[in-house]
Amino acid sequence: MGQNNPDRYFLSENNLPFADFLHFGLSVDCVIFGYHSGSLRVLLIQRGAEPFKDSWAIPGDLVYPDEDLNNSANRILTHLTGLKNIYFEQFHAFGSVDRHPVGRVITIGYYSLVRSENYQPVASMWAKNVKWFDIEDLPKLAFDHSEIINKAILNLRKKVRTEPVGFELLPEKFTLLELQGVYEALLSERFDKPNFRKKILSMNVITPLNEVETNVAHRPAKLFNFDKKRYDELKNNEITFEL
Amino acid sequence: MGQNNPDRYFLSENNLPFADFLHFGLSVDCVIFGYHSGSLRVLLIQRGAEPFKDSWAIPGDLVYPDEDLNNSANRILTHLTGLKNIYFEQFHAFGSVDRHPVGRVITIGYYSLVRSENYQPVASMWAKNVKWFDIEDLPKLAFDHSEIINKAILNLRKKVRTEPVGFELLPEKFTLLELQGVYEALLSERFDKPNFRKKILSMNVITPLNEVETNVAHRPAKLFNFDKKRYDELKNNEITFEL
DNA sequence: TCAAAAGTGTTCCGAATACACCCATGC
DNA sequence: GCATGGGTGTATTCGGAACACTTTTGA
Repeated sequence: MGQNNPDRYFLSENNLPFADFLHFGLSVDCVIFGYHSGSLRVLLIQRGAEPFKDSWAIPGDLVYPDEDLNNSANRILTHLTGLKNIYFEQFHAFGSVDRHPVGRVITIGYYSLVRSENYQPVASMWAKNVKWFDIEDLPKLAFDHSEIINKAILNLRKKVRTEPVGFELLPEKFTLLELQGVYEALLSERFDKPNFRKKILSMNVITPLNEVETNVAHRPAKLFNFDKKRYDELKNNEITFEL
Repeated sequence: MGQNNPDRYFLSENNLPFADFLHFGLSVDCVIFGYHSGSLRVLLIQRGAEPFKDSWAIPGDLVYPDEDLNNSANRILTHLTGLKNIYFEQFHAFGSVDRHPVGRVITIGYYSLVRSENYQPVASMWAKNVKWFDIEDLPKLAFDHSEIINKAILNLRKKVRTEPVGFELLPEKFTLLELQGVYEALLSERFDKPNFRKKILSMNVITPLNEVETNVAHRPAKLFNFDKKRYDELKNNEITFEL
């Protein structure tokens, strides 16, 4: 790098030396979705430092110089939740000139789906507070984070219609009505129970277990799990997952 | 900015001053799609400078410090094609540590759809050569541009099933069989002519004109155009465009 | 025995499919 | 007239929507 005049490495027609373009900050922000009793939630942190001190924000961090974007997202998620193998996906880059008060910082937006029962998010040195918020009832957010969440929700809603990501929000073993609840929350749409059941089962990607719910004041529901192997087989045969 | 120790503006737990993170380059790359007689094409440039001199690449440029991402994409497209109001859309950020030989450069990928009859792309100072390539027959590409194109194609294929973007690849006035050709090329799938016709017309977003083809050695086809206003109305009533 | 949710079956309707067929033009 | 693609109609099949009904548990 440096001043060896490598301008026009790109299309650029002004003759700035290459190093003069290395003025951008880069961060990754993660919209973490969870599901709890009928509604979709987002995990937010309360910032412990300026700018936007005390504001609620989605968790994120600057990308390290030797770190790929996905690694960065994974690091943030693991750090915050302590969980490994979380489902996450990049969905959009946000780069408005004035989106960050301190300098030109581009952020790469990821969304992530977690089984929210699995852990308790905890506050730490960089966040005074960590809390789940219903997506229908979000506080005012730092930076352009409202925009980021809105875009994440739109992307997730599209995703969920073509790929079986709903399972990521449930425990390993779940009932069909729980699954229906997840889809209803994701799509803000009600489904007919018998029809939802038939449709899901006809896709052949969830398998019944020899187990049922316990301690419920009604007929206990059979438990199922998602058969990822089977799904991958079907996908290769060009079968789609539409809801 | 500078050395006023504004670390932990983000989650970062190492105590680097903020300015030390401003080490990233940022570029925008545009995958420009066109359609010609049954096949989908991509517009590539042949690089006139190192690195990857003489290699084929997708057009792109470094983002200016005071320029939003979409503006940057628009600038590149207008510059290259001379056309205004081109359809384009951001689809993915590429940021592997080693994707650029000169430094850490993140690129934001856009794809764009153009009516390829409208203009002749021309070579210029930054590109020795500009040429359309069939997507089934691409040359070896600079940087990670093959990966970028592949991802663009996947994204476009998803998009085209839920939003009426196929029209962007055709002239204002088109025949139904031309439209069918576009969709067949986009989805690499054959459609039944009468059924395609019925389905498209039942969506009420294309309107017949009082014009027909001329100088064809068969019954001349009626011309249609896309009714964007009508589409927006329908979209607000939550009607989807599925093919 | 009653409430509550699990789970099944059946009917109806509309949309997608598969095809057969006719029409207009240039040569 | 005939080749070529434009354009229409219909019978069949399949999947989704609506909804009535039975089953199993705890209290």
